[in-house]
Amino acid sequence: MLVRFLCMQENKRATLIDVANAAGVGASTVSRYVRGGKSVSQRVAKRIEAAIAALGYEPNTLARGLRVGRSQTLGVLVPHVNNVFFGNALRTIQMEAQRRGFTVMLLMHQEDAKLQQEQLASLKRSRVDGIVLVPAANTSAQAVRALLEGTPVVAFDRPLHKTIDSITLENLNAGKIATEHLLGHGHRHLLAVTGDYELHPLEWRMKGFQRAMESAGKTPEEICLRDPEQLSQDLCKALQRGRSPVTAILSLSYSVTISILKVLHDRKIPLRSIAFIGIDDLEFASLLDPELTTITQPTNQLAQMAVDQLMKRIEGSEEHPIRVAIPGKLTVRSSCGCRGQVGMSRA
Amino acid sequence: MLVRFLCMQENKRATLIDVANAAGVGASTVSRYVRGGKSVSQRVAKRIEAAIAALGYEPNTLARGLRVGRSQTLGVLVPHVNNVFFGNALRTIQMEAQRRGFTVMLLMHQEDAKLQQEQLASLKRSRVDGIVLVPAANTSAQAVRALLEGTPVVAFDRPLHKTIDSITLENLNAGKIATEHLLGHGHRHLLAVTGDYELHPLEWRMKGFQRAMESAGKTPEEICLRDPEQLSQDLCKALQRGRSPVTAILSLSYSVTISILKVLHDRKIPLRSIAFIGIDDLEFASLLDPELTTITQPTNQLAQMAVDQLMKRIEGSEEHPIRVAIPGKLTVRSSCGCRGQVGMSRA
DNA sequence: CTGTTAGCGCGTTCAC
DNA sequence: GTGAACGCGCTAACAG
Repeated sequence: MLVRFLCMQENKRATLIDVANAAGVGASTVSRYVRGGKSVSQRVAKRIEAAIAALGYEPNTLARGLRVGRSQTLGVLVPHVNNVFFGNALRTIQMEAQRRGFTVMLLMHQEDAKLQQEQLASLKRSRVDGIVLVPAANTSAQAVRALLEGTPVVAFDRPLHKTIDSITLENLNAGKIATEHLLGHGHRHLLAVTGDYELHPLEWRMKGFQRAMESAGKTPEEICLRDPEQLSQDLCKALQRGRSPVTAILSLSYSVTISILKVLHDRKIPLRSIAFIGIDDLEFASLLDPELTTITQPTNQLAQMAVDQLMKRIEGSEEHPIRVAIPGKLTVRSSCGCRGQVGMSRA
Repeated sequence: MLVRFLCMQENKRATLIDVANAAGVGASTVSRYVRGGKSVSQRVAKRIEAAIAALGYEPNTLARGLRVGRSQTLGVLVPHVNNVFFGNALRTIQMEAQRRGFTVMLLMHQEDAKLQQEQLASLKRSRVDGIVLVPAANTSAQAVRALLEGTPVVAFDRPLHKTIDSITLENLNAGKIATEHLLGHGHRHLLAVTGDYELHPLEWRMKGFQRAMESAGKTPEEICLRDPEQLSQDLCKALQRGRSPVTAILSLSYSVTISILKVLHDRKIPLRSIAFIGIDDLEFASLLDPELTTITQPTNQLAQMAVDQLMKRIEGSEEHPIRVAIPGKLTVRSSCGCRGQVGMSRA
């Protein structure tokens, strides 16, 4: 009662000084105690503890941040959170950050480079200590570097620039192993479908496809998802042409897979009639018939490494920029043809 | 060059005072200018603008927050971001917040009430101006209220307490219209499947199911998803029993739907053999065969209202707590039996 | 319209 | 082991 009266007259939040007064000690003593139970006598500790509880004191992170020049906050800027990969990555990033005493400020740029710049500026104003960035399509690495001068950044999922740490999937390899797997099933005419945006991962996955095809002495075919209608036509043409139609499809990303499935569904082309592998896992991959074979990203590992590396930079490590690429895992289900006679009727 | 020398000796970030000096004006003038182009002469404005550009000045929101007692930050605490609903809601919340000059601090509690308390405390320490909370299962409303004393909160998706604003789906109604639709197709034995957690929305959706069934003079049957194995057995028993088996299923949530689909798939029970409606939309609802009929939430509207209401509270509105519930929309596809003879062979 | 100054809540010297 | 005082960058009062 008394303490409440002493400092809460205006119903304002209790401050460190309120606690100090209530406990009958100096401010810095409370400060030391709050930050880590070091160098405080037992008796005083008890009194401080009591005062904190009585006042409902919560340290003011803003004030601390201003004082020490560190907000203990990480900025996370992603295109969106509407797929398993980003969703899970976000979860891991947030938890890893929290484990280290950091909170996460989340922004999305919707694949829009201009909006991305604004979001980055916003993060700078918030004085985040570091940023996990999934660069938008058509990002100018130079513009980002200029804006972020002085703030540690790690590029996630998509590399950005030689001077910036990046943590990504081994994209070329992903394209390669998927293609090789399909080739292993005896298919001769494979089609790779890529997305609308010019994204580094898509390009390298495509390169993996091309190399694997060339190594096997086959001609790589590819189409690009511009609008759904176009995709629908292109796809049908490839699948239903008279001479040596395509019998196996490699989808280069999550959203492309969704689009392809939609086309097949709309056109009533049974998934069973072709071999299919998608890069990026889907939540419902094993709910389809046949179950979808995918290349799964080691999402948690990627996210963890991103946070790790970012922390190193925040601590001030001046080492050379790193460029980590982790291999994806071929998750074999049925759509590739491994179970049943998927797509082999015409192979 | 000169300005750089004047204030950037130590390569530290430019401050408002640096800008003031460089522009040859007072600090408060810069402050006024930065905050909104009010009351500054043209000449001075130009000089300030130049100085800001030359120094790469970015206002320090921590300092501003400390000074004005407002961080311009919203806390968002959700169970996770792994479904369309929360993902989309998050997007809208972030954009709406941004539109009003707020940034979003994102935390997840994984449906764990204890973790939730820690996260809330963390948000308080960050001095967020308001919180959008999706309360975890088994949340003690009292504990939350005690902790959040003084911080505006709006409960999202799940109500929390009479004294706290809530924005939710009209859950009872959702259960009712789904059930009535199924009944309208002539089904007599319906089964509602609910989730593991004791969640307000699930309970009311179930109530809607029960009432609709009773109004129709039918006996409601229900099972609860505890572990997948149990669900698998219960489901099969209901679907395959000799006397009057269940011919239509109502799933009460996103995760329940996923589980049911998995069971059906594993047991090779064709989705086509039963009528099905799921509350909550799925990204791949129209990729399944037959396409899934669902009750879709007006996600964006809900999110928008949540932010709106939160802003009102932040502005200081002392009005009575509101309890908004928006009706869901029955999105008719095929699995309910509206196209083709889904599930009616045994109805 | 503009400049000066006090202090938001905290951490960090430095004396004691 | 402890307390007093200064300043982090900014805004809100004032005075001019």
